[in-house]
Amino acid sequence: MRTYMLTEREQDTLSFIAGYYTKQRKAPLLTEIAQGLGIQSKGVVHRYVSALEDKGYIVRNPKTRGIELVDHPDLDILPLLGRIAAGKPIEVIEDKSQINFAHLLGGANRYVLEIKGHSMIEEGIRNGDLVVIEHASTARSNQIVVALIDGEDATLKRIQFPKKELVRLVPANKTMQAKEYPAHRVMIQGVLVGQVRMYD
Amino acid sequence: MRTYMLTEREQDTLSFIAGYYTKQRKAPLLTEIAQGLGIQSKGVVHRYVSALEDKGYIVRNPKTRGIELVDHPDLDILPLLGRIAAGKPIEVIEDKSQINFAHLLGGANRYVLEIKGHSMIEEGIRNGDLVVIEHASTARSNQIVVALIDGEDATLKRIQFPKKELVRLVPANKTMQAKEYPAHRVMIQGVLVGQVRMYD
DNA sequence: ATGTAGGTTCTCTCTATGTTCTCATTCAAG
DNA sequence: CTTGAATGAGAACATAGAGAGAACCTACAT
Repeated sequence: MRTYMLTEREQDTLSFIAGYYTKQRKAPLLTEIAQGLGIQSKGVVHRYVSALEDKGYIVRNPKTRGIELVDHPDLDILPLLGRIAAGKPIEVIEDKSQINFAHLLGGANRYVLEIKGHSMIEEGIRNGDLVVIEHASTARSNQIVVALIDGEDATLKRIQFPKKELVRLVPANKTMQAKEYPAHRVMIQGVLVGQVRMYD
Repeated sequence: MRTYMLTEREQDTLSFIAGYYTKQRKAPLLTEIAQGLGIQSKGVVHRYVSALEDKGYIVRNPKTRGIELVDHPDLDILPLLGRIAAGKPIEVIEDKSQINFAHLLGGANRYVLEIKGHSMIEEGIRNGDLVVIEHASTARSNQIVVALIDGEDATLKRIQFPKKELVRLVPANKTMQAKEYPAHRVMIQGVLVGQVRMYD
């Protein structure tokens, strides 16, 4: 069904092109792709590039460095280029890592909640952020969980177990207090596994 | 009447394929299925896979990794259940939205950087977070950008244009100072469009 | 006009993977 | 006991994926 499926080496080729493009600000030559992928023959690379064009991931102009990336619904991998720190050059990561966020965050027992309010602000979780929750009824101490208190109030807090049969829920906001409850009043609904924020 | 009942091993095979899909985001090889089920012969696996196809649980392309689950529940998509706020029940969102983070964050001219350090801590961007950058050479005031100063130091900062030909880069950390530069010394490399954090 | 760089089009090859068989073993139903 | 279904091993074959490299085309600089 999905004719847009890429073979392994086609994927590699696409990743290399994307990485090269973001780093060098221009499209690579066939021979550069070949070198990047460890292929000797530019004819082989040409075949991959043609396949990517057929499948709609790139378009080509009939000239050197004529490859252009196209937004494609199945283009879901991003190159992980490096690490960035204040005042230092970007530290380039050697192995051509790729990131697929759907893969990273997805899963059968997970769902997404949108954060309202500022109770976790000091954890870097802000109003409007999306958090990925994995269904769970138990948690380890210091995990951040969705907890239901007395079957009514759901809240996202860091959880601790100071004593047997006692649960402490800790917000990450100086203006708010941690609260403790008998264990039977607190039901864990899920555990925080990821967080996503979009910027305009 | 054709039976859609699965034998035990057919069931095992289907489970393995589904599980493999969830984890690897691609179809398994026959030999991988064989290994997963403790079977020596890929011919046997082929028989199970063919049975699953006959019974309508999968379809196959005549290619390697050509198995596709029929009920194609795109595993990349997570349900957006609602909003959560401190001390209030989860506010259920009516139009049960679905989120595909790869599509939300992906794009042809984007790449990922890993954050080192704490210069954006007050924006909720922390050490170890992944940020998605869209390639750009200009930015609007107050956007967060990857900026290169004097062609050397790359840094992630909020950008402002206090005066013509003047650029101010503002960290989000009280212990650090905003700095101003003549516009020609600052090259914008990209604009922050997303941020992702993983929790254990 | 000639050389060079880069892109295009071929054919040939090798291997991993998928397909199609036959045969063997076990077990439950009749 | 016989039968048939479910399961497994493995041989033999077919084909897709992948790579090498030759030959050719085109643009362009000298």
